[in-house]
Amino acid sequence: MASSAPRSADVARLAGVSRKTVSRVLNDEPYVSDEARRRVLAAAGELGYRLNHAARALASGRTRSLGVVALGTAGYGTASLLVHIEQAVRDAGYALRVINTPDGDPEGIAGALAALLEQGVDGVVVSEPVVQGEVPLRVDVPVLFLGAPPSFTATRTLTASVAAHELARAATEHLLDLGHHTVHHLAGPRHWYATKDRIQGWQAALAARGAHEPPLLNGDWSAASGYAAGRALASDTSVTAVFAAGDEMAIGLIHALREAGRRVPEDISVVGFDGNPVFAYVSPPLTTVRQPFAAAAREGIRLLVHAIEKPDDELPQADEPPVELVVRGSTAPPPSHRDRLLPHSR
Amino acid sequence: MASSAPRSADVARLAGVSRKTVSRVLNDEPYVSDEARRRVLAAAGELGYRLNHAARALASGRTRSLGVVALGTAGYGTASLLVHIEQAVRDAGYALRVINTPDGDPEGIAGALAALLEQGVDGVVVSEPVVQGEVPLRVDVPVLFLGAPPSFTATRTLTASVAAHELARAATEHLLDLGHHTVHHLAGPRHWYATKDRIQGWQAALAARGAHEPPLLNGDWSAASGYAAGRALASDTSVTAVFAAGDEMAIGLIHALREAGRRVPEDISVVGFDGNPVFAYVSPPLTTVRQPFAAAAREGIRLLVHAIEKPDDELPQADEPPVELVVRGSTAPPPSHRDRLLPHSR
DNA sequence: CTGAAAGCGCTAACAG
DNA sequence: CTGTTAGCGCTTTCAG
Repeated sequence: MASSAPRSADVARLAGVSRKTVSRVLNDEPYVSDEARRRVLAAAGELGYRLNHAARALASGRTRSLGVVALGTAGYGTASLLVHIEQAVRDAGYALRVINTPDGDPEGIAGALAALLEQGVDGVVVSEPVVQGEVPLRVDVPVLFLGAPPSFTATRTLTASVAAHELARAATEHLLDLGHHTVHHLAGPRHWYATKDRIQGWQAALAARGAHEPPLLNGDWSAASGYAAGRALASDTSVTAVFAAGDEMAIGLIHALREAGRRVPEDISVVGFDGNPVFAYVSPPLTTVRQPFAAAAREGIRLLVHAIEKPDDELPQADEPPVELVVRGSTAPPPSHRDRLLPHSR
Repeated sequence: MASSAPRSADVARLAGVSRKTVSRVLNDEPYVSDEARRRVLAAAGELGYRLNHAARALASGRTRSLGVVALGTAGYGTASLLVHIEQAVRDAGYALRVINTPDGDPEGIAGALAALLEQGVDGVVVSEPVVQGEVPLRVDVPVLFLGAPPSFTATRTLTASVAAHELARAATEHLLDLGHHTVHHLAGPRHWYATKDRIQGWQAALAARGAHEPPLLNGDWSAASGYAAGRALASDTSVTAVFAAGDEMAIGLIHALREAGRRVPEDISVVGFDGNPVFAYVSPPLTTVRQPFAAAAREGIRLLVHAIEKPDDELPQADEPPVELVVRGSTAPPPSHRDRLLPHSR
């Protein structure tokens, strides 16, 4: 009949030590005899003692929690990122608080940050930042932006790369290497940093080869928006290659193109972005670039935890995440290029 | 130069009231004059006051946080559920703590629960429960199981339906209605409750029509596992209809079938499970059943919050989530059935 | 409707 | 290596 949850005083009594010694053991502090440590651990186990995080936070001023401002979509990209962030946070010995912000709400992320700060977190990661003006907000903990320049004034703002620029560039170059004269780009919503990065990577690849930069196509990450873009594009036979900023948009795009009678990859090549493994099993299997979600989350959290625990140290060097192009069946040389290899070509 | 964060005493001083009155205003308690309320709010705003949740939790014994034990996969189903849980939790005025448990770890969910309890939560939701023995664990807060019978001994264990049984049944009946003599089932990992529910719904539909129950096919939710099952199945021409327990498995299955020269839906019909909208844009567009993630999360959180805030009340009635079949292009009548309608048939 | 006093369970600082 | 003394910032009594 447990009357109520055991407290550190109960553990101390049973172990025959002071409360402070219990505290030391529980926090892995030095200067505790092995004997005392052993007795405390045994007593805690016996009582089923569970430390009260609220009391610890109040007394120490540190919560051992991290907050993440995420995106509230079930898309493969955002979901993957969240999963890997959670794992990295847990591995670092922190608890995780999550708040989603619906896309398109410019005030959203500021509000989410404020809520997280009030709930009590030692640091925050903004998972998929959108573009917005400087938000006036007193933020006294380090904030990590995954894949975007900082737009808040915080004690310490950090940024970890998600390699979007390099990946977009690799995707575009793959198409150029195949012989396409230029590559169209189906972009995401303009106010996302993820969109900007990909556009810039695409532009850089085009510029490096002296290729003409065609007008941008616009989507919203959904397959439906890719489909719409595809319908608009299908009649333009000069288009031979498209780099879509997301796998799902690529899938919608291909569907529209084929409905309109254009073959993929024979007439038009399409490359996606993200690396969702399911799209290896559609026709044609989607060529894409794999986002380094795990590496980005791990590196980012490492930076954040460092900034929290050793605020005066130099920040450690962040490893650049790997760039991985996954070539499958949705890309091929352009028709003109192929004709040259056939017998009936002039 | 803010020396340090303002406290409720600072607000009280500025508003010319006691700390208790500030507390009353912040907690929406009655018996505060409108005048006092207004002054407190103004003072809080002016100072940029942020309530300290740790102190509140320590003093009140309530954290206003809910914990969720989730699954750590980026699949559409689990990700959707998490997104909707987060929203429901936020709408209910609670903060959310998340811990993922890698699939297949039987101790995982017990450990996650213990960690959540230590971090401080007023209730827990176990999002995608797996089958396991009774876990001995002192859990003194209500626990909600989404789509599974309770397997922990908690003060109060709740269950909210995700309608998996009904959806599986609807998927199977759709195939039977089309004229298929029986329906094969590609199931998920056996230790998931989600797998069990779907199997039972499928069996119920078969039994109700007196259809023969073929042996189960096994997958692990991934498209790759669906592909493997499809290769094994392709040579058996007696198979005309398959209900897959997940959209991605269905996609892999269809891919293997087509590679082996079997047409979908002409030779074999396939229905998926989940309702990921992207699969409306593949060939053939996938017939599937839509899981009521939003409704299940909303109802479940409502139950959980009720159990926390009014522990002595009767639990409110849970609405049954809707059953939605999405018929697209991957299902059709079986070959035998179709022949009967053609001119050259006898 | 309002306030004063007394902790919630832990860690910080300091002294042994 | 160990213990003592004070709080952390809020909410809870219970009196006005």
